[in-house]
Amino acid sequence: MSAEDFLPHYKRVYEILRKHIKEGVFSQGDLLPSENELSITHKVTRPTIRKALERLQNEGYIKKQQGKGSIVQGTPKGIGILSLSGTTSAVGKENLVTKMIVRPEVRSWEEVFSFPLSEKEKEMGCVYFERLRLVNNKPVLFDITMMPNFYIPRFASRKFEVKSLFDILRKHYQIEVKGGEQKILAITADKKLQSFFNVGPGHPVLQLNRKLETNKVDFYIYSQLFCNTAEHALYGTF
Amino acid sequence: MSAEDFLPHYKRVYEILRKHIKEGVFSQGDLLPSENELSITHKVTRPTIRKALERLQNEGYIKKQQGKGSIVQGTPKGIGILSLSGTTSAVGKENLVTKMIVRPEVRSWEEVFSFPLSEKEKEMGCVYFERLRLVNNKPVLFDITMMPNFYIPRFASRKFEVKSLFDILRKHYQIEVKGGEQKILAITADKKLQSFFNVGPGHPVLQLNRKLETNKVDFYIYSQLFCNTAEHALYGTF
DNA sequence: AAACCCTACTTGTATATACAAGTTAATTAC
DNA sequence: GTAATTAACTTGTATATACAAGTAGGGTTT
Repeated sequence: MSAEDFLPHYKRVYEILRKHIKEGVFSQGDLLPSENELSITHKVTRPTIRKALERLQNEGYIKKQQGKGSIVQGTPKGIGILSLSGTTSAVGKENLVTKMIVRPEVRSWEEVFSFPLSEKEKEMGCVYFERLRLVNNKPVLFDITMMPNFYIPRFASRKFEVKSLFDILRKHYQIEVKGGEQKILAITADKKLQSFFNVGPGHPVLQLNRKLETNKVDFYIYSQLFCNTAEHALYGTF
Repeated sequence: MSAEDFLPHYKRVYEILRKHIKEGVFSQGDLLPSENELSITHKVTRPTIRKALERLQNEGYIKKQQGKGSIVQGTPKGIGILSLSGTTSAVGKENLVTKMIVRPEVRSWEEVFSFPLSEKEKEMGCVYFERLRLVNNKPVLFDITMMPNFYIPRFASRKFEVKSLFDILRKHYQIEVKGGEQKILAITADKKLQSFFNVGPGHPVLQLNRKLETNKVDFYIYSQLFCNTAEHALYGTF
């Protein structure tokens, strides 16, 4: 008996449709089955279907048009997720490599990129790690991540260079990013960044300090990113 | 007879509650009246109230807690809105001055910061303007905005140095930002930016190319911002 | 072939009702 | 005074039903 069997009906339908869109059962531009059809298929009432569709719409999977239907938009990037885009095209996954500079380890909290910590967070302990991303073997992005050592048993033993942090959190811990805040600056590379990015002094580097809010109470993800955007801009949706 | 009289019930209730929160009738940490109380007050049913509250929750005005109530979070920054934050505190409005470099004028579309334009957008014509923002009399942010010359009659005659572009769009044209995408880079100041920000060559400058989606079909706001973040980071939520 | 009309579909809005699950405050027992 | 229990509140989930408003497609008329 899977976890889905314990979900409220509207969440179960939402997850099924979301999965279908992610897996390409429905493609961008397609119309989902109508609310009446879904109601019959999933053996729930139309208001329950509408609640599921509303979630999909809010997250960017579909757009609803009165009188026409629910139009599939494809899989949205996901709120808060950043990617690298070239000056003309996006970077394919196959050209992106992740190196762990510091593997995930449990530490006590340090200063979190000038965001305040609550008492609850301070009590939880912290998972800390550093990553360097390379495009075509060229380092372009360095980031430090801290998040509470809570809700995420055995996180440090997972291998996730090839997987998105967010995918792992969602799949294994049912943790999803719901929003966040960020501070963005342009700085010049200090010695550490100069060595990471192989650039000279005075080279401009993008810095983002971010605090991501999730669906779990008191579980915020703090990260600080540095990006050499000479060849690839940082791209995000919101 | 105000426009609110022609809104669906749930939107009317949503607008009233949102206004109450913005105006401080409810403060951060307060509980809103219960769903049953609101149902009686506004003479609609509880599902209609719940639909209004769900919108407020989605936009960050409230957080709902089962068994407890709807907790006011205050007025969220608004999706897509950026502000300047000092290294230690946010910039008060009184220290921020806006200068129009180019007043809003109707032009034909130019290239919009490497975002593609649809045929519909091309047909609409474009409103274009440039602004420079100063903090404590120091220029820190320069931005170029283009949006369709549609839905916004007599926009160019409005004075909005002291008002937020988004506030004007919302109040006078019922246009709201719903989300968007952005490309972020760190560059060095070219001659134009050097003169705007009074900085030397090689000074790092933040650049953001943004495309904001609104509630109006085919109405996207394109903007390109340059920011000297030496003293003030750019701050946003999402 | 094009325009118009009508029907059947779609989503949008709303009411009514019921029960589940969480929180808080009042009451009772010790 | 404290702890436990209970009642009354809250939001969460769901069904059922009805009508409004928008879109698409087929048929008819010109």
